[in-house]
Amino acid sequence: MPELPEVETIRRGLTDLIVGRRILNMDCAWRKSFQATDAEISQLVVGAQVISLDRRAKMLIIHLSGGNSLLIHLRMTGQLVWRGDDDARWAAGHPNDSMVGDLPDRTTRVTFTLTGGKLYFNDQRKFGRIRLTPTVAIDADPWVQSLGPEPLDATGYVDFVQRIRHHGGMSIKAALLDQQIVAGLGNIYADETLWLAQVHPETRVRSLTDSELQNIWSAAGQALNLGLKSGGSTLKNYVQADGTKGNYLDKFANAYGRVGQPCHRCGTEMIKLKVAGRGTYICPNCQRLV
DNA sequence: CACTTGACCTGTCCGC
DNA sequence: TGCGGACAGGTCAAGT
Repeated sequence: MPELPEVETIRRGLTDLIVGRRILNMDCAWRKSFQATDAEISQLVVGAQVISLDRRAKMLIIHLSGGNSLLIHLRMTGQLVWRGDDDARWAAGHPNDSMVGDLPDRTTRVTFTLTGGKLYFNDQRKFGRIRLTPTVAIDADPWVQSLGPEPLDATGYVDFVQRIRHHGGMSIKAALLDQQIVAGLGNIYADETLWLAQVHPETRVRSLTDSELQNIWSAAGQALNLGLKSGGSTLKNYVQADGTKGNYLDKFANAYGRVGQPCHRCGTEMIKLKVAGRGTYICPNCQRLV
């Protein structure tokens, strides 16, 4: 679920909520979710203060005092939700459809107790991971070091072309999902990008001209910006840092999930394919295989 | 080497 | 209603 815009939305929300707070305790209900030893947790995490929050591609980075940082990857179903001690919205007897349910719940894998409240790492499918790494070594971390450029970085295009040209045999959809070629797109935004650029997802990279790649690159930026503007997407699992649900697909999806519905550009009925092993939505009129 | 598939997990939805 | 199978936003290891 969480692609770049969702992670960025969470980062912004969490920044206001937890910067300056101190970690008083950390509890791991599913040990695999947190890749660090008990000693590292008790010595480097507990007692540290939250300095700032950062993001790289789909990764959220929490910088701690003491020179360490938490790298958090939400994968498919991860959530980070802050519940302040004085936040009445979760009070019993006040269910609210626009928010997640009571916390913690059965999907809570890690609980951080901070001054003034708790930060819950929920993850239904247990794919998400949290790592601890020295702040100075983040760029060398295996999660970070081989990432490609981000579409929202205007200077990244040249790097993108260089990288993607090494994979002429790949379908453009597979290439957009490859984080080493371009970082931050997932299945939803890859489909939105190709719809905007009017490119068929099975098009081989080698058959795309430089100007078509340029077009795809800027379409990726547009798609991500649309997502950012609306606070991220929502299927089943996405919630913002304060527990509010996102709304991207309701309002802004042009491709993802729209099988059988009319194309927003030409009115043709949208179809669903399987490309690179993933459910893929296209307009068969606007996006033709050449 | 380049690229695709299966595994990791749990939940939901669909057809029988 | 119950049951099996397919599928779900990401990534890595293993396989072709």
